[in-house]
Amino acid sequence: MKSEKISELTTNRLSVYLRCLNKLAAAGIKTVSSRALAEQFNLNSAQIRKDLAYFGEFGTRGVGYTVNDLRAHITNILGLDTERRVGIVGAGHLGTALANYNGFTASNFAVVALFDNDRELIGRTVGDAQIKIYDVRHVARVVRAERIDVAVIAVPARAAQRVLNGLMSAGVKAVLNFAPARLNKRPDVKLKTVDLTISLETLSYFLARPPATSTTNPRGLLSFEELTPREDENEL
Amino acid sequence: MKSEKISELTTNRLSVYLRCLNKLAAAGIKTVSSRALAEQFNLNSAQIRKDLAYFGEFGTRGVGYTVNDLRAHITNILGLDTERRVGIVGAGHLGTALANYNGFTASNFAVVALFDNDRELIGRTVGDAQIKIYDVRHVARVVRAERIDVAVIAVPARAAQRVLNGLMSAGVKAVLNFAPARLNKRPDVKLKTVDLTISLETLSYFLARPPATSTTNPRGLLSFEELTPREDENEL
DNA sequence: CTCTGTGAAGTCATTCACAGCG
DNA sequence: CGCTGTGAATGACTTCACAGAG
Repeated sequence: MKSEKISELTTNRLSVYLRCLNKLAAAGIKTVSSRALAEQFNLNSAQIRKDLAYFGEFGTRGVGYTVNDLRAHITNILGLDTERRVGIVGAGHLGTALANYNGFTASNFAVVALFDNDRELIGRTVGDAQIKIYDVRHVARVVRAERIDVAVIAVPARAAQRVLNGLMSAGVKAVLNFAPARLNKRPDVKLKTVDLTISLETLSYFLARPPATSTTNPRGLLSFEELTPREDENEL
Repeated sequence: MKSEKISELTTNRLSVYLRCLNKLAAAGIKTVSSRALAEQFNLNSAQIRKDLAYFGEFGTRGVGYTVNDLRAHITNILGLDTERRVGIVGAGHLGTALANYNGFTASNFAVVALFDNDRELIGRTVGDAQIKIYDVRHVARVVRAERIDVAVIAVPARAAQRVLNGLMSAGVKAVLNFAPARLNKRPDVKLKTVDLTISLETLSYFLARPPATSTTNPRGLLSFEELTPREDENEL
């Protein structure tokens, strides 16, 4: 184990590894080698070993890794053994959809508040969990009262910087931004932006300039591959 | 201009450049150098020039780029001058939120259909645009009838591979996947996955292991930076 | 002189390949 | 033996730095 700084690519992969290990555990598998893991989930075994080695020596030479131990280690590395409390700013279509999203729970996140500036929405609740919508002007107070760790920005691009500033002032250190905007942040704050515009436009690029079509199947008929996706090893 | 293959990082940035140019155009600016563009939007000027050079020589030495010309070129490169027709599979919270999302229109995308397997939902319509929800079993037919180019997967992870297979059989070549799953695809299909689980868990990692705290502001008080975000150059 | 377009240098990430532990 | 953990090799992406166009 070394004490270099860890690339976000590595932490992203740790999240993937954890998902894979959860599937293995659910299937009753007790032990796995980096090679087996790599083959089953289309990963690179050297990379798995390298990623893990940043944090410790979790394997047994000649054997591999104990599934449950490794799960526990990665869960701990990613901080998923502590519950995170989430506030969502923007109670529009996207914000409320996220408030109802179950994926949060699996990773030990709990959505505890929404915020909006629309008088009509403030005071209402969202979803079965009855999550309350607060006035966005009261972020600081609610962040404190509800002990919010993580914020989600689901407002129009033009309001995103203002909202981020408010969240940073309130002491929020981790923010997931869905607004298609490049935001300025303090260096002690972690900001991840999910930019749908960029994703869509990149897809469009691909449609406009399809890569050199393989000569083996010029008509675009269904390939073998499509008909036989490798089992449900894909259902992570 | 060379004919190498273009990295997705480059196409992502082209989308960003286009957004920046749109702002400049809206502000009435006619001409811009790579340096001016870089400084204004926190980019690297050499990278801008390199990215553009893959596709042609759009600038004038000693002057820079004509904003409107460059906009037109990038719009063309990204294929945004052709309308793309989008089908969304999964008419749950996320699917309907996306159907109502305005960001599509700006990039010349039109959502023309939703799909679900829930009897209760099939036949209903969503949003002001009255987009119809079809039976997911009829994807192939509807893709043909509605000339759908791009699909969005907004179903639970366990159903995502099945849905992708159906879409590929139906001839869809570009797919945006929101299910937290690693999917197998044919090489002639472009798949972009937006994995919220990975994003959240990476944020959690950051909270669990905050990077070496700068000694200048140990108490985490507000920094100058936070109080003075650089104008609305951020509102892309 | 300014700014583009681009080889060359530099940085960062992935993959190889093997010493050495169990 | 088989497999981990890891230096060394390769590859990918970014930034530098400058020749040459305007």
